[in-house]
Amino acid sequence: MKKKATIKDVAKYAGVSTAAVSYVLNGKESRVSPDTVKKIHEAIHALHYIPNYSARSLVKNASKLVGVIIPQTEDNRQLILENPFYSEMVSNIELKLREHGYHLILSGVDKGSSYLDISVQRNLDGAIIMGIYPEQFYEELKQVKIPIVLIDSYIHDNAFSRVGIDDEHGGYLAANYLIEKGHRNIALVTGTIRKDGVVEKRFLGYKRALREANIFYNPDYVFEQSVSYAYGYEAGKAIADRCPEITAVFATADLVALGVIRGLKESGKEVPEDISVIGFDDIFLASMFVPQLTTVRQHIARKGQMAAELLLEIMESESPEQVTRREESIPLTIIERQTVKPL
Amino acid sequence: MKKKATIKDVAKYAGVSTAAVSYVLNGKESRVSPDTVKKIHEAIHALHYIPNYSARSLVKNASKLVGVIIPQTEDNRQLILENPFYSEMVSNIELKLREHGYHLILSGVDKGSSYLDISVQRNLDGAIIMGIYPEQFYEELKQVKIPIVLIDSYIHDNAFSRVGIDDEHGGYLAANYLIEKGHRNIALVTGTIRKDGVVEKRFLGYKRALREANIFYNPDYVFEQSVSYAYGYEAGKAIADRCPEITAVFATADLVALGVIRGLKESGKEVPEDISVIGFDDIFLASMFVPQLTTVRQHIARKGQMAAELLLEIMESESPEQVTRREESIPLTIIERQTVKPL
DNA sequence: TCATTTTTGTTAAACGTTTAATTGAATTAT
DNA sequence: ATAATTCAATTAAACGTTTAACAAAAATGA
Repeated sequence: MKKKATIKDVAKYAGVSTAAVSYVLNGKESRVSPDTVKKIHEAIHALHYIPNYSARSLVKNASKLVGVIIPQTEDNRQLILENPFYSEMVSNIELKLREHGYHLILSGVDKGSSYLDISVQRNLDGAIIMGIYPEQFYEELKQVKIPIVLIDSYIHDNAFSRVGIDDEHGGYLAANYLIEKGHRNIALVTGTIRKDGVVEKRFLGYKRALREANIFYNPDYVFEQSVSYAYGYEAGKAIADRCPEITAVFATADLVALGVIRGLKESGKEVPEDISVIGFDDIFLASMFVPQLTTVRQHIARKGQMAAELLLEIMESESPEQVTRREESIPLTIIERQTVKPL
Repeated sequence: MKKKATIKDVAKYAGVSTAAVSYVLNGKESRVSPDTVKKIHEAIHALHYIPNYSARSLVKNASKLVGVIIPQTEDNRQLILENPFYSEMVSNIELKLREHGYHLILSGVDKGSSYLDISVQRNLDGAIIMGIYPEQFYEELKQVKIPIVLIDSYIHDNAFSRVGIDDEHGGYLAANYLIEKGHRNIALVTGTIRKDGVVEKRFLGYKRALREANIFYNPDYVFEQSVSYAYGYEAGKAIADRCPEITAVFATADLVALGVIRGLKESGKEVPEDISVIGFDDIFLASMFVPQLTTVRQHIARKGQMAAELLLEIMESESPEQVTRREESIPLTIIERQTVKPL
């Protein structure tokens, strides 16, 4: 079995030193005469030479590898890409990174092993971290000193760049929309409310909208557990069965909203006839669904692209340690569709 | 800024040679006295030492890295995870691989750069390839001599293991189901029919079902372009607008089926009242949708898991070159829901 | 007791790159 | 004609591991 060609093979074939080969490989062709450059290119081609990134990574201390981290729920069993929201972001991130010669390591993160491991093991050049994690996680993250872009978190730390949206505003928008349509008993269905997480902010926005409308905030109306279709379904049934006075629900993710609608329906409540629902995200499902989901749109693809761009910018700057952390915010709009009925 | 601890630091701290450290790191503790093992563990812990996989990869010629390759459509712009079918498989693959200490590089594959590149550059231990590619792609693939599992392709080659389903049977099942319900003018909406691809087989099954029922196969009834919601939508409109005699459509992917339904609806045809639709895959959307999609179910999660397991088995066997290629097939069932109406 | 085997440890080469330092030749300047 | 500079190429160390080969000490067997 033929072994893979190494830089030495190329050097020998071309009749030059490995250094020469390395120079042309790294675009420092000025170090080498045009003649030799040509010979080397021929050799590379003839031997089907492809550089070994592990070796390169060792000496350059740069791997051209980026980690993309997606949270997993408590039980550690939720599929990392269950929510199409993540799929869309990851797809866009992968595309952009690939265009710039980076590869992407996709990983969920489980409670046991720290994120640190993968980052150090693989000598990542950077990472994009989605969602929110225990505080200690970020402490570790800081230790590794690589460019990091946080998506959807409110961890303010000079060590991290962030891209996100104004979630408080989004929560406000959603709740306020329902209120304007005449609803007053508005449930909130959401994932666990964690400090510095998007859900917390949306929750705050929801409460502000209520307050401004002089609606008493009722803690019994918040259903807080996990961002999943299954939980939405559960909550939907609970609402239909136990809270007949509720006329509208705000789900902090479309995926959850769809579950809610299903749960409601199964307990005999039609949307929007009997009860209104508004979601958040505007995943592409939202418009496919029947009834089409009214929701707060964020530009998901753009979010992924921006995260990738931001990371690239830092990674490729001269001294990544010193580039000022940036924070990008994507605009938000209410998309009126079919799941909210004026009261 | 503190540098990362290396094995040398650990060795020095523990007062032993790097070899000793390496032995305990690699589970060869029998090479080392219990006393020293303890000292080394303490040193590792004290210094927060984490091994560098690039270096390890270099000498062991094994990277603990697996490539997961997803096809991109012609235009090279389709999101690799647009189809939740892929998301679900990838999620399951990632989980299983992570449990076994592997990391996953997720990549679309564009026309320009060959798959070979990433595989050699990164010294992948194995790869899972989804879907179907130009013939030359597989030739390259064979050159790299790493364990490969093909998902959803009919490339018969001793170099590859495969997991898939009986797509011809699936196509037959779907078409036959419609026929049994009394339909005779049945459209097929599908991605490009490529040799050795799943779509080709499903198409064959579709034709067999027609033949057995003595229905004339009409090429005008096959709408063949791409596996996307957008194309389904397009085809749905075309069918409604230009082929009023069609009473049922078989879409070879749920994602496409949902697009079809939407297109139909927008051209004034209701499903299933005016026209029936059956899909393929049973993505989780299928049951969430209204009307709930009748479809041919394959166990997607299981498919991902099996691919991962198969790959692990080969990668971890003594001599991967010699392990007999295996082919796994996942069973298929029709899931009757709400989008098919008897005629 | 001494030869043998086992245990525990170390040394150093190897993996495939990059790159600073060096060298010698060719060119330019004086 | 010679000194100074530029150009083109090479050498060799370094990156962080693993592991074969070796060595010394301890345990075992006769």
